[in-house]
Amino acid sequence: MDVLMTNTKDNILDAAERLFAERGYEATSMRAITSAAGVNLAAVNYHFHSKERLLQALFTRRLEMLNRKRMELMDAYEAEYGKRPIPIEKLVHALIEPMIDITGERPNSNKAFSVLLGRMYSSPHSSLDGILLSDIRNFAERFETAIRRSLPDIPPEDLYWRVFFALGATIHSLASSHLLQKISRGLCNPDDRKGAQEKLTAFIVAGLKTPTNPGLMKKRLSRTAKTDRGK
Amino acid sequence: MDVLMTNTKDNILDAAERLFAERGYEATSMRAITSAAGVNLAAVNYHFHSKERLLQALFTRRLEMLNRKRMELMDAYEAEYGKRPIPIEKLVHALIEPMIDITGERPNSNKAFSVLLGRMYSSPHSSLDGILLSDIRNFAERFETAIRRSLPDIPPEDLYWRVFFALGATIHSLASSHLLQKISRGLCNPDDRKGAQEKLTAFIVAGLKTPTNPGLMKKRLSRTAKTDRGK
DNA sequence: GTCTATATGGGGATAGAC
DNA sequence: GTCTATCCCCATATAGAC
Repeated sequence: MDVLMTNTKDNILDAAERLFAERGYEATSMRAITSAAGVNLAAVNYHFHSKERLLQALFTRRLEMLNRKRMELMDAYEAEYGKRPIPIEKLVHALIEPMIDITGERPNSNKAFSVLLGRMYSSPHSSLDGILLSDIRNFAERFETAIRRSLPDIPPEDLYWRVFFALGATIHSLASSHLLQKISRGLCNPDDRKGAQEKLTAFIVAGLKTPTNPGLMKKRLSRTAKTDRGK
Repeated sequence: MDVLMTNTKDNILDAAERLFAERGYEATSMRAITSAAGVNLAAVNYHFHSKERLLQALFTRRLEMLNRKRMELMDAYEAEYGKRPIPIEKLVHALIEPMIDITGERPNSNKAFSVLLGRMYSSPHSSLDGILLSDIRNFAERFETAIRRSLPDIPPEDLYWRVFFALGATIHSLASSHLLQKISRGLCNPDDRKGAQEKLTAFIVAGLKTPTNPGLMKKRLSRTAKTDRGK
């Protein structure tokens, strides 16, 4: 905790972030991390006590950045729109843009964490559930209030599901876009972050806005459901 | 390969499927698998040669079922609509329903594989990429042709991206719905498969259908983009 | 704070009896 | 086909010198 503290800790965090994203948590050894970070094997246990707490420290670091960026965007939008509903496009931007653009001190470390985030969301028994939930709680409540005001005709339960689907599409596009490139035979370029984000935003906005069908929707649901939303 | 063959192999596959889904591949030991399956430790290497090939065998088994179900649905829809475009709802159904409803010989084994599938899609360096891609290739080409005919105004690249987002939302809802239950404080019930599938379908259909904005879409894209879709 | 050396345990895989 | 016993390696974590 010195003011001129050596950056051993950060070196370890950066290396671990990259390797966990590439190989997964279990498949990455402490030796691989310390070797990549250029530090001694024992340094990890000295600074972080254990491998698991290294992972937690790593996530806490990024999730605080993520949360802060989201909050800043919400601040700006609420200042801009006051008591009027914030457009869905803006809300979606506050939700997903910070996930896509997590920039770190080191170049390209953001991509590593994006992939890692996708990995970790798919790991039910991880010790990170608590961290994922608690670090996001503040934003989640604020976002919930805002989106309910912007989409008053969508029932709250459906809103939760839809935001959940939106996050799934986002995480998947962060974590597995290499598959898209293969399956599209190169037509889609995952490295075009901005283009992908625009397409993703359009997809999500449409999904969030679509009117709900109150009753059974088994038969021919779309052709006739052209009732325009209020607002 | 006897006709009255012992079900040791299937016991191992079922146990491995469940444990891989719960704990992840790396974190699951051969000893845990054989113990859960009630077979001897050496049986895995005898029947599957290695842990990795056990995983591959497990995926091949399920993906063949998945592919077959998708193909059957496409058969039915193509027979029903002939040369006319198949409605998007139907195409989405053929895409996601088999992923949600992978039923196995044993009860609840389907849920395990759903989670595992979500896990594995997020693992870039997995030895499963080839299996995931090749087993799906036939369906993918057929689906691609069909959706282009049903959504002729969406550029092929955008279609790829949107189907990719749709799969992301689906996989995420399979793999991480436990988080949704927590964050919604019980309002959303992930065990209601049919309800979730309806909401997911509505979300995806809207996202697939939404018109593309050819130029820059930076400023105020939604309020004015009320141009009714063709079709 | 950083290093070397090592304790301690569990992992995948296999040999060889039955 | 199934079992026991074991090989051999690599993992995390720590003790203790510097």
